Amino acid sequence: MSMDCKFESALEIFVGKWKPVILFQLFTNGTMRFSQLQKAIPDISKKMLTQQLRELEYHDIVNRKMYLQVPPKVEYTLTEYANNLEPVLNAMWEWSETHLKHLSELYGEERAQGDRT
Amino acid sequence: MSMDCKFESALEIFVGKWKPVILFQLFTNGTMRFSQLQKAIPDISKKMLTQQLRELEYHDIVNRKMYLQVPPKVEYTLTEYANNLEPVLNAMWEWSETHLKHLSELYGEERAQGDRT
DNA sequence: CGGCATCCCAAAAGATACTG
DNA sequence: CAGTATCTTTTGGGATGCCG
Repeated sequence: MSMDCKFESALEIFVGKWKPVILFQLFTNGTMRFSQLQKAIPDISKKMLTQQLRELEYHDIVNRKMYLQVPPKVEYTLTEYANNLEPVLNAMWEWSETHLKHLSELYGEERAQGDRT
Repeated sequence: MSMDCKFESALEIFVGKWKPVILFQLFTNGTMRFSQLQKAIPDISKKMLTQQLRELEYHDIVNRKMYLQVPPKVEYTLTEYANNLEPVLNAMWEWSETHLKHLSELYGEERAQGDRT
């Protein structure tokens, strides 16, 4: 097993289109309900959100707490193990800020905000 | 455009199955030829490697230098702008180390090295 | 050597409808 | 509210062959 493979398989746990965004939300807001996450991430479908949360849960990154009541209520929190991911998420956040400025410089400030076309 | 969307679109530039691994290689080794990258990342196909490199090039993360000679020689390097990604890659690397230890603790040291089954 | 073009299959993900 | 189930579409990515 090569070094890259280990690196890659460790990344699989949280990279992808949605996981960083979900994790970022949970890091920022702490405990969140399913519907809260949906609102916070409008472009994700219910199916995807469920699926991604299940995978994160499987890998001991998020905790799922279900209240047996009507209507149902499910809360998601980060596990203690997820704290190890905080530096990555922070670095990603910094990068996204930097990248946005980069785009502004390339295409002009006003475009970067309105984002037409 | 929501905050998440900006975050997400910034991530799109380098997350995915292969980009972090490619970037990690370039950060570690500096300038690399196409065939060097192929050797370093055995599981990637020529097609994928080309494709991922083109996308990284498009986003000003890697630089492609082509020598007009026979046989051809193409060298890839990171751009200056790519330095902004270094903290992310480092954090990812740290995480992968941490995660590997985590697995060792769960399943035992010897298994984590030999990795049978 | 470092690609690109084409074909093809499998996996991912969207849409919609239904449920405890 | 927080999901499943099903179906369909889109995408990812492997295999092969050709080319400058």
